[in-house]
Amino acid sequence: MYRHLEHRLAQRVLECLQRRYPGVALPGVVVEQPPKVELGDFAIPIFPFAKPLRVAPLKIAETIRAEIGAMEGIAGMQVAPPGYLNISIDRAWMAAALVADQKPPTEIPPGKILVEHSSINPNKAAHIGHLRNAILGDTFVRLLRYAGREVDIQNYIDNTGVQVADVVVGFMHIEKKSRAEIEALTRQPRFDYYCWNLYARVSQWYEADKANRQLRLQTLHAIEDASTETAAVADLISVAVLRRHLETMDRLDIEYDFLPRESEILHLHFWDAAFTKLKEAGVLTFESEGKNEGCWVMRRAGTAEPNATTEDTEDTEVDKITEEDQKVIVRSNGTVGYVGKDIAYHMWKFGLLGRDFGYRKFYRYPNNHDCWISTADGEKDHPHFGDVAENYNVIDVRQSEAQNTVKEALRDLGYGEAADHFTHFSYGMVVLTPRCAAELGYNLSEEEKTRSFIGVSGRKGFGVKADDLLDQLIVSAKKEVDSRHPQLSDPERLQIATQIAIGALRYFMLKYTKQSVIAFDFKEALSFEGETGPYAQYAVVRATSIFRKAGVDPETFGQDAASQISPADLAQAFTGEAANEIWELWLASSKTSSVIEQCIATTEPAFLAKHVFQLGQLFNAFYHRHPILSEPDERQKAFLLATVAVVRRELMRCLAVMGITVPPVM
RNA sequence: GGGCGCGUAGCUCAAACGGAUAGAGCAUCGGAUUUCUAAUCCGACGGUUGCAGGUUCGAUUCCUGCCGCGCCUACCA
Repeated sequence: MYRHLEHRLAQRVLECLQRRYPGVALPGVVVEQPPKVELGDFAIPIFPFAKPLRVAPLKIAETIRAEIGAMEGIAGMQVAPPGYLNISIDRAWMAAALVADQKPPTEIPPGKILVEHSSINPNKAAHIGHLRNAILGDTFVRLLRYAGREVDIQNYIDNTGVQVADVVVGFMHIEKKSRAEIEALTRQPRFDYYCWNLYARVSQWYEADKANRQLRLQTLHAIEDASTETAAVADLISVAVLRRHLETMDRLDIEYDFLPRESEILHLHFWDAAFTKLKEAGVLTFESEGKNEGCWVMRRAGTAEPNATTEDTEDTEVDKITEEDQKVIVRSNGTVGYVGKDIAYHMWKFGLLGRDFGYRKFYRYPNNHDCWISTADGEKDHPHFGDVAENYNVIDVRQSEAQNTVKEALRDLGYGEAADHFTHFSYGMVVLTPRCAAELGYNLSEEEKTRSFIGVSGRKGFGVKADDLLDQLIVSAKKEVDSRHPQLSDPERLQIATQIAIGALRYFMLKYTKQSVIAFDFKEALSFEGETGPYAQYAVVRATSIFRKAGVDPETFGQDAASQISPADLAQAFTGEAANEIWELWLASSKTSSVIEQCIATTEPAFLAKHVFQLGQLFNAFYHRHPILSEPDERQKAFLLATVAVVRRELMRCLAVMGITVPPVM
C-alpha cells in the first residue's frame, strides 16, 4: 500500500506542476522519507524544479500544496525550508488497509525470467564463495516471484572443463584408480570432500613436475569425446559431485529447475548454429596475421570503437580491431573457447538459436519438485525451458568483461532486445581474514601476512567448505537451544537450531551490498546477536509468544481485528505525540512491497536485509515499552495486538523472501 | 600500459536516483528483568567520508588529478 501511495503521489505532483507550468521540461519527482516521523511520511525535495521553472523552491512547494487537491490516503502536506514538501499519510486509513492486508492490484510484465546461479565447477566441495552466489541468486528468485514474475532457475554445469579434468587426472594417474573403484568412492558420503583434497594434491603434483601438466591437456581432450573411458570417468565424478552440491544447497532451501551442461552444448552442436550466425552478421572476424593469426575474434566489451561517434552510413569497411582489443572466440586449431559457448548458450536462453537440449529428470527434492538435467537424448515429456524474456546471471565480478562480451555479441547479432534484458548480476568475492586463515591452520607466506585478506583458493584446497560452515553453525545454535529449552526433545531442538543456523548464514550473506568484498570471519558469521538473522527471527518468536499467551491465533487475527477495531479507534490510537513511535512501526511494516520493488530494480537484496533489521529493531523497542497482555484498556489492548500481528506478518514475509523461516521458540 | 571497482568511527559495514544533524552492528564503558523469553532494550564513547581541486543553492554521492588496495586484461574456464 505504501508503494502504491508513493507512486501515486509522485505522479500527482508531476501532473500538478505540468498543469501549473505547461510546456516546461521537468526532472523526475523523487520521493524520500523525512529524517524524522514528526515531519511527515514522505518528503519531496523541490530544489530540482527551481531552475527549469525559474521560481523559488519554497514558492513551488507552496503552489503544489495549495493546488494538488485531495488524495485518498494523504492527510496533509507541509512546506519545509529550505525547499521540501513534506507529506503525511492518513494513518487510520493506512492502518486499516494493513490490518486487512489489502494489496492494490499491480501490473506484472509479461514473459518468463531466467535466473542462472551457483554454477559451481563439479570437481570439489562447494565453499563460502559459492554460498554467497547461491544465496544471492536464490533470494533474487524469491524477490521476483514475490513480485508475481514467473522464474526458471538454472545452474550451469561446466562438466568438460579443466577443473574436472584435473580431478580426473588425480584419480586416474596419481591414485591410479580403476573406474569401478572410483564408482565405489562416489557412493561414499561427502565424496565432494574427497575431491576437494585430491584437487589440491593434483595442483601440487603439477607444480612438482611441469611434465605432469601434459596429462591435463590429454585428459581435457579425451573428456570432450564422449566415447572414451576418460569421459566416462569424468561423467561419473562430475555427476556425483553435482549431486552433492544439490544436497548442500537443499540444506539451505535452494532448489533448481534445470541443469544445462557444457557436454550437451558440445555434443548437440550449439556452437555450430551460433558460429554461422556470428559469421553472417560480421560479429566475428578472421585474423590472417599477427599474434591471433588463424583465429576468429571479436571486439572485447568495453574497448572503444574507432568511429562510434561519427555515423557514416556508407563506411562498411570492417573496423580493424587492435590485437589488444581482440577476444579470441575460435582458436586457430578450430576449437571454440568458453565465451563462444556462452554466446551460443545465451542465444538458446532467449530462443534465438533454433536448437534445444534433451532433458531428463535428475534430482527430486523432498517436496517432490523435480530438477531436470540436459542430455543428448531426453525424455519425451518435459517442461519447456529457455525462450525467456529476461535473463539474470549471478556471477562474480571477475567475469564482468566476459559477460559484457556475450551481451555485446547478442546486440551485434541484431538482438538488441535480448541484450537489453541480459543482466550480469555481479557481486564481490568472499575472502578470508588473516585471522580466519590462521584458524584454519593455513601457513601464511611472508607476503600474505602483510595483506589485509587472503583469497579462497580451490587449487590450494584453501577455504571454508559450505557443509562445514553449516555444520558448525548448527552445533553452535544447538548449544544455545539446549540450554534454553531443555524440556524439548532432541529432534525438536535440532530442528530449531537448524532454522537458526540457516537464518544466520543467509542473513550474513545478504546484509552486505553485493559489490562489497566480504572479509569472512568465523566470529561474525557465527554471531547470533545484533544485525543477524536470529535477531529478526527472535522478534517474530516474541510476537508469536504474545499471541500464544493471549490464546489468540495470530494468523486469523487479521480478519477479526478488521471487524473489531473501528477506524475511529485507529484514528484515536494514532493521535498525540506519543503515537508517533507506534506509527513508525506501522509505517515500516507497510513498506514490504516498496522495498522488494527497489531490490529488484537495483538487483540489490541487501536493502531487504536492512529493512528486516530496522523493522526488528522498531519492534523490539516497542516490545519493551508496551506490556500488552497486562494492558487494562481492552480497546488499547486490541490495537497493540493488531500492531504485533501486522509486524509479525510482514517480518515473516520479508524473511521468507530471504529464504529464512522462523522457529516456534528460540 | 589499458579497463573496471573500492577507500566512511578501533573493527565489519549502511547512507539507490546529489538533499534536512553521515547512520547501524561488533568491541569498550555504564545501566535495565516481581511483567508477553535478556539471542532483548536504554545510555556513553567513537568521524577532516584517502588527499587536492572543480561543478552548485547543496557533494560520502557527480567531474579532474594524485595516493593506496583489489580484480580483469590467456588460442584457461
